[in-house]
Amino acid sequence: MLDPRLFRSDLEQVVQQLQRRGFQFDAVAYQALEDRRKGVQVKTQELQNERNTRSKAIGQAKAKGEDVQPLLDQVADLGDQLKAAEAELNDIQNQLSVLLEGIPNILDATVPAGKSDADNQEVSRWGEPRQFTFTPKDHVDLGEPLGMNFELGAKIASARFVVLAGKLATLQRAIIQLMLNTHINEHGYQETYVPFLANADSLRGTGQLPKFEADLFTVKNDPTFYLIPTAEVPVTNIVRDVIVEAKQMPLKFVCHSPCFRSEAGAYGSDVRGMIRQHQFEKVELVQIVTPETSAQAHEELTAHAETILQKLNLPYRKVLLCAGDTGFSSSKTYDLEVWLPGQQKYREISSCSNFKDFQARRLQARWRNPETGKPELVHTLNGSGLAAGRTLIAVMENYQNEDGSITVPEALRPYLGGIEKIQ
RNA sequence: GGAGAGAUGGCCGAGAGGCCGAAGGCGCUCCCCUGCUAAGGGAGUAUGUGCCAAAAGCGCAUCGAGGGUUCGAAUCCCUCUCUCUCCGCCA
Repeated sequence: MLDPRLFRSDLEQVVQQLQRRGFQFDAVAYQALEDRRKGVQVKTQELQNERNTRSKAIGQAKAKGEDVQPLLDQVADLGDQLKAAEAELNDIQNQLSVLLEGIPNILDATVPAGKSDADNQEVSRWGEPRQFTFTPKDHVDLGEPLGMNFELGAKIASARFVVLAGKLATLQRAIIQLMLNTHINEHGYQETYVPFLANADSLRGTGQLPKFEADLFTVKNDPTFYLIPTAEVPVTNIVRDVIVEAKQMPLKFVCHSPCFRSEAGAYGSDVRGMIRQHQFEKVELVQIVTPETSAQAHEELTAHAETILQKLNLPYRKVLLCAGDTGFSSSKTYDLEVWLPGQQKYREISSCSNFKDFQARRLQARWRNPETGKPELVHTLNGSGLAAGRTLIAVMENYQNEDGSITVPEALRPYLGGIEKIQ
């Protein structure tokens, strides 16, 4: 959520900034609603003040043993007026918050213009795509003989689910272990274990609700639960309604979790294989930082994710998302795209975002600034470090041999009992 | 799942319709005194939000959440959530 005060003080600027995303903000309708809000709120508060004052007078008169009937007569119709004003104000504020919750974050000044992923800006490349002496297979063809079974996934649940058996399942677990250990031991993150179902308040806090409910799986329950689409949701909500002491900052959490996405609107895309599943494993990095350090933290967090790709010796590129491709809650996002020989393409394997105070305002996540002594909104960041399912694919495709076996990357061997090859 | 108890500021805890945004204690911050490892005295110490460019100021809201009764609710009523104790079930 954006700062409502920003809308009041600099509406024109906000409209322009949102336009960079292609988001048309109806400033006229907003202004009309805001004008009503101001009028009704002031009136309501005046009525409340009057009620409080008069009630106090009644109490004092009664204590002195005076006749309070005349005073009671004076406030006879105050209650109804107040009730009506409060109801109207409540209605207006609901409308306003619906409006505000549907508005995306303001983009960072460094985000390039553009409409789609075609306009994203490549920042750097690391590693050289391997030259194969044979035609490389994709992970589906490689995986099926090794225990990757999509029919079973469909039987047990539906399309877009998979069953991994044997060494492939172990390989994915090894990948997760490497990621966790690296981020904990080398990058200073604290490991967390969290609920994989979250309530509506939590989803609202990180920005998935109310706008993106269709992307979530819901659990029939009262109240409704949602399967987490990413560990970002439960982990970032650790600081919801919290005032963090300055000496505890920055908070750095790493969390392995399954992620569940309905992939509504993704029909027909990436239907083959494990690229786009309803359930996948991910290791997520979350940082809660002070505002002036968030840009720096964003670079660092992205580098932490890159470390994993480097340890696995997987070629990748780092891309700065353009205005039109940057997610709703983010002000700036780097994607890491890994080289997939089976597709002859770089594909997203990590997305690292600086949300600045956008999530923090929804979450009321704050820190106490020692300079002012006041609670101020924190900045939140997160990034995949990395998506484990896609990392599995990348390892399989990049490390495949002509006979269909897969060489285990050096960095993973300690987690696989030292074996060098999966076949 | 059943029965009972509870939820008040950073923490403990009083509060039982008006004098309560809330006693007292602890903690913390600042000042004073004292001087030797500890003590004494004083002041301050919630959050959100409206009017305002901002500050100041003046309001409004908040005692788990939501609703109700009342001129007036931390206090009375209803619903829900969470915590604790006991029983049952269970990885």
